[in-house]
Amino acid sequence: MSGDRRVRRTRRMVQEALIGLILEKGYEAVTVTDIIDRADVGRSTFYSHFTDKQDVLLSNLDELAFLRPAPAGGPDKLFAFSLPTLEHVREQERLVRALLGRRGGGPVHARGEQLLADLVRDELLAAGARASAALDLLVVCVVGAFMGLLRAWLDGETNASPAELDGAFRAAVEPGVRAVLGQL
Amino acid sequence: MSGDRRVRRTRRMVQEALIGLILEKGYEAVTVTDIIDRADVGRSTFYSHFTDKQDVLLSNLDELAFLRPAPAGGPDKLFAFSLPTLEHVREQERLVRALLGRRGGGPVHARGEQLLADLVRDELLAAGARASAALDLLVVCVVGAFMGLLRAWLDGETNASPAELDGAFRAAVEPGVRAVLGQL
DNA sequence: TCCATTTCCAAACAATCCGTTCGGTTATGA
DNA sequence: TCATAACCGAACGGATTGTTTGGAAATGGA
Repeated sequence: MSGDRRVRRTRRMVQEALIGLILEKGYEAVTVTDIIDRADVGRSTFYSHFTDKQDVLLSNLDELAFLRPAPAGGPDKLFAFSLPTLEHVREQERLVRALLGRRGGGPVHARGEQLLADLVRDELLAAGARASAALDLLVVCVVGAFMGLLRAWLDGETNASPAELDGAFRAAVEPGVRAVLGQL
Repeated sequence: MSGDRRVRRTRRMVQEALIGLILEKGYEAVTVTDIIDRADVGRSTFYSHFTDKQDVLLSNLDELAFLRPAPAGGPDKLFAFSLPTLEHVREQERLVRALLGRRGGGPVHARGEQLLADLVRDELLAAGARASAALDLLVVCVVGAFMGLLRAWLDGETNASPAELDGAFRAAVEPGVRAVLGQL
């Protein structure tokens, strides 16, 4: 294992403390003093590892790697990412809720949208779409619909299962997307 | 006109100062000191009118009343709000960008989504849908798609016209929505 | 086991921002 | 004109931030 054990421990404690605090108070309300207090870490130690509160938040960003599964979808199987993503989210509920929920910070939310947008765009291109301004608008709509669904779920506005959410997502956008793809 | 002229003037100066600052630095980065400095208003005066930075932000919320036009749509004319809303936004670009853009504050963003969700929900109910959990999920998808489109526009990611945005929105979600409505 | 190195800690620090208070000045509308 | 209401400026205590310092403690290699 690379690095000092103390370093790993400190970083993990700080990250976990922030996640817990976000779930309790929301990202904006969390203060650095709160974090180091809960993590039981010295102030100077904190600033020797992170520059910011936001830096801690973004250091968790690797955990969103599940937004990068293999495209692996043919023209007939659209939105292959949807169900696996939703199921993976259910397992990592605590972390993802803190990062992508409404209580979470705007920065990560934007990042998640970007990852998802790239994913959807690649998938539509693989399905035969041509790069164009119209395609970009379509991607924005699809991502918006999915993220809306995801946030509603993370914030407890629905208790539907991943399969049901996947079904709702597909039912809402798949017909329109297929129709648009036919015109390209 | 009701109230003191000084009161109206002060409130207007403060609101306008905040909007300008949001467009420059983003809501989170704006400080109360920034606001009173630009508005040229005394500190105590500020706090005699508003409790918060957020209070100022939310005081502009009436300007989002355009998200409440007459439903007035039959089963054949779905999403009647879309084009009028987009056109109205173009006229109020500066204000709406500050309120609903990515640089804007989360609180107003959530409020805008709520207004839009009520609107879409009413429209779908008027189109013959029955209230259900499935309908709520559909509403979330539609609102997500529209808001995604709107934010992309406000943040300059596209320079499409309101008519084109309306077309992209309809193309993406209308087929799916009509299909779902048929099953209710 | 020993020990040089790295990490951690506690305390204190200036700087910034917040929200409130106070006495005095100025504008308003009757 | 004049009583009232709004404004101003200055100052405050408190909270938060990010940095610095010197010394204690843990770590991993020799």
